[in-house]
Amino acid sequence: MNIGEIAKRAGVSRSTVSYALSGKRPVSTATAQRINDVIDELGYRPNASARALAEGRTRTFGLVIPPASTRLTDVQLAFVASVVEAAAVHDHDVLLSPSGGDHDRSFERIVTGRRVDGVILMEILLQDPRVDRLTSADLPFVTIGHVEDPAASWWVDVDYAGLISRCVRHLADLGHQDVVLINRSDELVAAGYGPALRATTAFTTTAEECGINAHTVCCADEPAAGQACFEEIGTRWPEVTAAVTINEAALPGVQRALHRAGLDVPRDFSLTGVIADRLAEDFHPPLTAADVPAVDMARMAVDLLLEQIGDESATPRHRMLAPPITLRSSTGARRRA
Amino acid sequence: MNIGEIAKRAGVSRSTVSYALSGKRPVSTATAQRINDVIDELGYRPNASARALAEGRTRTFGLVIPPASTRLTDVQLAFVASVVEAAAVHDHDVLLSPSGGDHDRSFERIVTGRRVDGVILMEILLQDPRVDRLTSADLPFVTIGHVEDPAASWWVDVDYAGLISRCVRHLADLGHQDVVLINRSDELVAAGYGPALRATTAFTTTAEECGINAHTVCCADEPAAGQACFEEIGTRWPEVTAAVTINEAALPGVQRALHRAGLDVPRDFSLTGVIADRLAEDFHPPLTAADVPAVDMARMAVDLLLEQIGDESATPRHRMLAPPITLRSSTGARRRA
DNA sequence: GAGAGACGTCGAAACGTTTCGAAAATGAAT
DNA sequence: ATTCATTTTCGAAACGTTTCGACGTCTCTC
Repeated sequence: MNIGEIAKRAGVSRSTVSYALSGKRPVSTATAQRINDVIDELGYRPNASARALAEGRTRTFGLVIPPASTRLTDVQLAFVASVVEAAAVHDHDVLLSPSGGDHDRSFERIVTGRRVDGVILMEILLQDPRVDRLTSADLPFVTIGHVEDPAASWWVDVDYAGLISRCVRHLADLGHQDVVLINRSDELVAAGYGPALRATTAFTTTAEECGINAHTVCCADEPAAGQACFEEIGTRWPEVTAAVTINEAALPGVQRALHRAGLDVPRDFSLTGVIADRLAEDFHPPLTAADVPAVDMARMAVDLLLEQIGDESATPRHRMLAPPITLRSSTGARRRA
Repeated sequence: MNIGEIAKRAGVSRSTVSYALSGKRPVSTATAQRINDVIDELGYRPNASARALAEGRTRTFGLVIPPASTRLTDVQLAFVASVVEAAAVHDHDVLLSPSGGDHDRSFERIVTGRRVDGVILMEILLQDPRVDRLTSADLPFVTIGHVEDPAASWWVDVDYAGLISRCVRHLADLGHQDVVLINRSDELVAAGYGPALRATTAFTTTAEECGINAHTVCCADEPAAGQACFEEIGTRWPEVTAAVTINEAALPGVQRALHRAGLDVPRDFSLTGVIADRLAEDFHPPLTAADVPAVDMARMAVDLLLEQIGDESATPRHRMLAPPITLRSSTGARRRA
């Protein structure tokens, strides 16, 4: 059941079969027909490993996801699914590698064994060892989020700063005077997670520009933390009437805390931020939020990766996405004293 | 940077390097040392494609997930992550293939190109074309959930019937007289999705045994549907005081509907079912539920797959898991009229 | 000191493709 | 009929491993 078998039965050489299959050189219609008949009859498909060896490419991407221990958020999940789909459009497969900051086995196996043609890195830090590893291994990669020197590498990112800024202005326009940012975890911020840092900066700067008071709080990626966090906000800064968040995972807890405090959204309290659209829509009430365009990001990441693989000497390109803020019903004019 | 280069620098033949690496034949400690030094110096790692070609195995599993269009539930997501992790323990990688019932390109590419050593199939139907495809392709596979003839194939499953049965008894013990099963979608039931069918049967049978009234309703895998569904229950069977569900995705909507109807859980209404533990714990109040052991299932699936790959003529084995029901605070004695 | 048994190493073949250069077949033009 | 250009096909090399049989080279034993 290999190409030689097909060649024998069709009475041609192996190379002719190969050309008939790939179309890289013309083959007479008569022979092509004969070859195709045999192939259909035997259900032949070229062996992927042999092809990869000969071609020097695997038609496979590596997708580095956060380690299994950390629960994936809705955005992340949607992104993974979208990457697989986008890759499939180009007849590529996706190899998953859960990896934290240091090089674990799975990551090394993918990078070093020439198992993939390129890598998509999720959740990168401003200084990320995996980026260095990929660079030194000379393996094409695209990051989701950018590293310190934006011009030096290929990436797709969401303009967190711009979005958070617009969220703050939106709240200021509604008359809110005291707002809080519910950020992601302490650890991520400490590790230099870009979106968390940019969100913080944009948040405080914009609040200052608007002349309103800004507080910031970090919160682990889980509902329980969201609840604790929001309760803490209530006691520390009771004057706060609106929150902006980039921490999806904490939302159920925030909602619970709001409910427990007897606060109605948006009457007593406004809530907005950067949230996966499905989550924002399923919230009660639906959240006014910047919908993270996971599908678009995945498609762009795949496109950039293919471009880079096609021409390794190409100068790095990147895409910064600024999704619109969708007005739903979680923000309203300030009412609370 | 291939094995020949290492051999040359270490002054040995390629085969010796190979043996030093694999340990399949003894190599003198002196040469082994020399070879390892060269390898460390050059950072050499064998090319995965070449190795796969020579060995006839790829050290990769295929994981067939529901298509990207369908939103993955928490259980499914946890399972995917756990499979990747379990595979990594055995130095294997995981190739993702989103696939519906028919053979799409991605699935075919994986099956037929000998890209993987074996496949794990999620969300299978009682009669699933993909199972037939894998069987005819003679590729080892393990299904999550079983097909019509349980003895004929390798699988890992959760004893939905037993669990649902225990949920019903639990509710009956608490005095509930009228209960409802919130099943998964119509389409899945119609397509012959095992868990949904077994849950239905077990639910009605057990209710009968306990002498209580049972109703069943199908619900799409999304919060909005859950809400609509629960509202319908309220109008059609107002006497119902407890629900059992296997539809995680609908839960947020159910919760919203409960809240809107002014029903307190567990005072006015009891809620239980088969739910991912993280979701059950994050619910408000935490749900009494059978926690789907995603991590264990993933590990078992990988173990079974490896066993099968190791001995292709082995007789099919399977594991039926019956996780304990964790009593949290969403079920209580019947109070409502 | 010759034969046997370990042990360590080597060379060659195999895995199943792709691809390159060249050869053969075809057809048209002289 | 011969040449030339074009189309079609072929054979061989290459990709980077693993693995098998065989070939030294020791050491031990009688």
